[in-house]
Parts: sequence; structure tokens; C-alpha cells
Amino acid sequence: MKKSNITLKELSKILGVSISTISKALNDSPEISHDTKIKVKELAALHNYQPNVLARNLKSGTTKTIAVVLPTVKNNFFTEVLLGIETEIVKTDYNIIISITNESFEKEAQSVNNLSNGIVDGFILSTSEETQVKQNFNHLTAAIDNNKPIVMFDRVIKTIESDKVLEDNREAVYKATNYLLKSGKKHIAIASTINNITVGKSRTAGYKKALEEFGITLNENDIITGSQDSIKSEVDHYLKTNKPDAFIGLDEDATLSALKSVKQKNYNIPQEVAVVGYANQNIAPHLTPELTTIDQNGIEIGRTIVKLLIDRLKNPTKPYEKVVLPSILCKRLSS
Amino acid sequence: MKKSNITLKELSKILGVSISTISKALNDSPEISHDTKIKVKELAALHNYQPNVLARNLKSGTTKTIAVVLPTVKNNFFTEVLLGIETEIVKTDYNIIISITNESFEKEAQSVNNLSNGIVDGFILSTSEETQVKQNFNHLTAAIDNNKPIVMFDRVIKTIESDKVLEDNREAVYKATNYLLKSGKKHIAIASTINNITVGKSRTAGYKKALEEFGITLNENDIITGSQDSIKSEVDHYLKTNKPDAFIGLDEDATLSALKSVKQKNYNIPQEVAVVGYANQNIAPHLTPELTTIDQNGIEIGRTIVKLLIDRLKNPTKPYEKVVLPSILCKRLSS
DNA sequence: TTGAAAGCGATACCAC
DNA sequence: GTGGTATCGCTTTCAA
Repeated sequence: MKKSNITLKELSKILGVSISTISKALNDSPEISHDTKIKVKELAALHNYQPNVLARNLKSGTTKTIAVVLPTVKNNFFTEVLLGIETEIVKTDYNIIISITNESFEKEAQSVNNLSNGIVDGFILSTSEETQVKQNFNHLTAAIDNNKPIVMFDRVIKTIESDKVLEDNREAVYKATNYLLKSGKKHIAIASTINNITVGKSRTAGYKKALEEFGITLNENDIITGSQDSIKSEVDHYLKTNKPDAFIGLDEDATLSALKSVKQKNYNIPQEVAVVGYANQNIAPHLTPELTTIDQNGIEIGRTIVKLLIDRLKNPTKPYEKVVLPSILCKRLSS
Repeated sequence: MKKSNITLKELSKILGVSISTISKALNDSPEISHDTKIKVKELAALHNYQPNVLARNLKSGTTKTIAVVLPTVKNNFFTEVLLGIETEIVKTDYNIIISITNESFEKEAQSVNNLSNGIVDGFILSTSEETQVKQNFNHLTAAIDNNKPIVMFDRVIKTIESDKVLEDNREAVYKATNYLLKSGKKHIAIASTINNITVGKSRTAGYKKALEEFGITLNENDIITGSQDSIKSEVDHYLKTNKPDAFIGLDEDATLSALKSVKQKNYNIPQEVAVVGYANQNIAPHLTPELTTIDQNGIEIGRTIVKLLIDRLKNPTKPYEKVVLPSILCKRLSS
């Protein structure tokens, strides 16, 4: 008994007027008499007429929707950015649809290619890990060539010409390291599960820079890397033969693992070993001790992204912008 | 200098053959000669031809994409379900697009209405809090009437006829309460920020059922409710004049707040006060003490949802199903 | 004030 | 083997 949405054609048949009249009446065209407008609108309401979005978009060549392509939502940074995007997008007449790539190049390319051929007007995108490793960006350049501007954020591609929004990763970790050094710490280890992507490398660079400025020679041993699954045991292993007086986690997994390992060693935090790192602001206060974190300010990033993209859509030829937003060191009890 | 995607028409003009020939050649129709196929395909590749998805979908009346409408992604349950959905959807020829309602009725209705008119073939949906409060489901019935089946999960609407996937909330909290009672606890308090939605009420019901079976008279005071912002102070307030020997958190916010309050009181966990509750599996092991949680098994829920929806799409007239999946009590050190 | 017709881009039936 | 034409549902220009 199901019937698909009623169309203009069917309405026109019922009312015995032309399709154009129906269309104009529903769109409140001044060409149409008050009376027929009423009649048409009543009929449309009665049948719960909803215009076919596909047809309308095909005709107009614009969709007023933006795709947000994210590597994962199991990472609070990206959900924060999403929140920022949403709070800003509601102020516009655009909609968003979200696509999760699960760090897969394949899915990213497929999503972008698919969505760029009619479905959306533009993209907000942070590349998947695999894309960064593969260094294959054809889908991105194709979308841009196809008039679908991209605003890249966080995991951006240097060589792609587009608007970009970044956190200052290097500076943030530099500041964190500096803060620990100034507080008297001398032997700082870092843990990371993201050392193969640019963001992770920048963060490590900040660490190195701070050490250097303090005249401390870098010991590569103090840079502990691993996967999400292995990082905990890597840190454990490290702690068997090393006793740093501070840890910096370069991502949430690494931070939580470091915190746990240090606690399991029964080291006093922060007196014996301080712990600082990237982690969700919702979780940090619930940890013991409350964790000093580096907050990337995802909401602000999201809002900035939307503004850039809307501007770009309005004015496709303006010069590309690169906005760098500062991360914030939130001092709590673990340092 | 930007040009939009090249179309069949333009290709046909360049090659001097008809549009139909181009179309057929690209679709490997047996009607077309090998030679022209080669020529057409080369030209298409050269110009990076991509078919317009809108046009194709408009013609075919199907889109092979499914909308996933979620209240929030700042809740690990939903991101887990999303993960489950994705692992299952990749096995099909469907795509998903995600829409976040932010617990707003307005956004939910808008998304569903917009997407159901051409963009997607069906929905996976968990209603927003506001929708449950308002009890306005016109957008849902409209979508269903419009041949866009919905699989509802978690926050489902009883009166809507559709496939449904649920966790057994009542049973899960019943089991958790029972487990605490059997371990010798006698005065169990619960904390909840979701007491105004059905899920929360079911969980509370499980608590009550267990108490009753144990012959313990319910004290309404022991049911602490609040918003995400207020729940912590509500629990603090409660603990000023009450000393339960166990806490159950009915959602992550409530659970973490209860844990924190109990810790701040310097009660020994779990000897003096046990703490059990809904919380993300990634966080629970990092808390002190490691938290005993109720795991909703979001991944399995996600996979089940997809299977149901794909079946429904293939066979729109089959009877509606309601699948209830069990939650799992993960015992750790806080109980 | 209303209607006919072209067109958005792709597909498919039917001639030739 | 190839091309013309109708069609999906809607908007819009131009005629009447």
C-alpha cells in the first residue's frame, strides 16, 4: 500500500492545472493568483507534498550541503570539531552530511568521489592515516578541479591548494615541554601512537625544540612509539630500565597508557613523575590524578572551518587561507 | 579556470557520436563495438569523466545510500554503534551518510524530511531527547509512508511500526543491582542524567525490580537525577546526608560523577562503596579503581541494524522485527 | 494569470 | 552498432 511521494505532475493532474502553475504557486511566485495559490497549497498539504531534492538540486546545480569527511569518531578531537562545525553551520542555510573513513584511503577516496558529483557543494576534510602514508591525493585534486572546494583541517596536505585550519602542534608540545622543564623536570619521555602522521611529527618536533633550547641532549630512547594496541607495553618496557621524571603523551591513547604505566609503577604523580598529554577534556578531570592536558580547542577549529568554507563558496576565487589556532595547556594535578 | 565535471553530452560532442552511444560504451553495453568503446573510454578517462550521481539517482529512483541519524557523537555508545554499522555496511553495496541531531527535534525532523526525498533509500535512527519529550513523530511516519524504511535503535518509539534493535536496559541494570546485592551490598544508590528518556526509565526499572526481589524497600531518595551539568553536585549533595554502600551510574556522565564524588569523600572503593555503571570501555580501565561497567555491545547492535535494514530494503513487505541484545557486565576493580 | 516547453545529466527503449 | 527520444521531478523562460 506504500506510495512514494506525490509529485508536481500528479498534483497538476488532480487540480487540472499545469505543472508550472503548481510549481510557481508553491514557490509563492507573484505570477500566480491568490486563489490558485491557496488551492494548490491546500492540496499539497493534504498530500504531504515534499519536493524531490534530487531533481531540484540537479536543476539548480547546487545542493546547499557540505560533506564532512573524518578519519574516525573514536577520537574526541574530531567529535569536538564536529560540534564546532554544527554550531556554526546552523547559522547558515547549509546542511552537513558526515562520512567516516575509518582511516582508510579507499573509503576516503570513494566518499569524496561519490559526494563530489552532485551531492555536495564542498568539503570539510581531515585525511585518513592511510592517505597520508600512501601520499595519493587524486581524489582531493579531482574534487577541487570539479569546483567542490575543500577546507582541510588537522591532517592537512601541504601540496594541496585549499583553505586550511591547523592547530599549532609543534608550539603546543614545545610549550608543554618547556613548562615541565621550567618546573624542574630534567628527564622527559614522550609517548606517541601517531608518529607516522604529520601531526605526530610536529608534536615531536616541539619536544625536541624545547629540549634543545634548554641545552638537554635528546635521547631517542625517550621517544616511545607504538600502535594503539602496543603503546602500553612499549611504555611498560621503557619503564623497566628508565626512570624519567615526566611524561608527555602525544595523543590520547599514548597519554592514558603512560599515565597507567606510571601509576602501576607506584610512582608519585607529579612529584616523582609528572604526566601531561593530549586527552579529552571530559575525561581528564575524572582521572587520578586529574590530568594536565593539551586542549586543541576543537570547537573553535570547527567554527573557523565553516566560516572559511562558506566564504569560499560565496567567493570561489579568493586567495587560499591557512589559519593556525593555538592549543591550550590546561594545568591540573598531574604536573 | 575551474570547470565542472564533464558530461556525456560534452563527450559526445567531442567525439561526434550520440549521447546514447557514449553512455552505452561507458556501461560496457554489448550493443557497442569494441573500437568505439575503447575510444569513448579513453576520452572519458582523459577528461576524468565522473557520472553525475544526482542525475543517475533521479533516473533510477534508488540511491544505495542509507542515512544514519544520531542524537550525538559525544557518547561512546553511539560511536560504537557507528563502528558496527560501518563494519557491516562495507560488505554491502550501500553507502552511509551520517547526520547528527544534537538532541534537537528540529534538526532531526529537518534531516529526515530532507534526506527522505531522494537522497537516501532508508534510515537508521535513534531519536533525539527532544523528540522523545515532544512525542512528535510526524517526520518518522512520513518517511516510512514515503517508502523509506527506518531501523530504530536504542531510543526507539514504541508506536512507530518499524524494525527495532534494543539493548535490554532493564535486564542489564537488574543484573548489575543483583550482583551488588549478592556481593553483600545493602544500600544501593543510582545516579542518572537520562531519567526523562525511555532508556533511562527502563534502567531504573531494573534497579527497582532487583531491590524488590531482594525484599528491600525502595527509597526514592536513593535515585539521584540531574542534568549533565548538575549531576555531580546532586551526588555530592546526596552524599552529605547519605552513606550508601554502592552506586550504579545509569549513563556515563552519572557514572563518572558518582565515582568522583565517592573518591572525594575518601571512601574505600569497593569495600566501603562499590561503583558500577555505564561507561566507555576505553576509559573504564584507565580510571582508579578500574571501573566495573555495563557494556551495551554497541558494535553488535550496529551490525544487527544493518542486516535488518538491508533485508527490509530487499523485501519491504516482510513483518517488522524487534531484536533485543543483551548488555554485558564487565567486572573490574570498583565492585 | 496561466501554460508550454526547454533543460539539468543519465538511462533505456525502440528504430534504423 | 548507432542514434533519437522519452523520462526521472523540478524550475524557469517565453508565449499566450
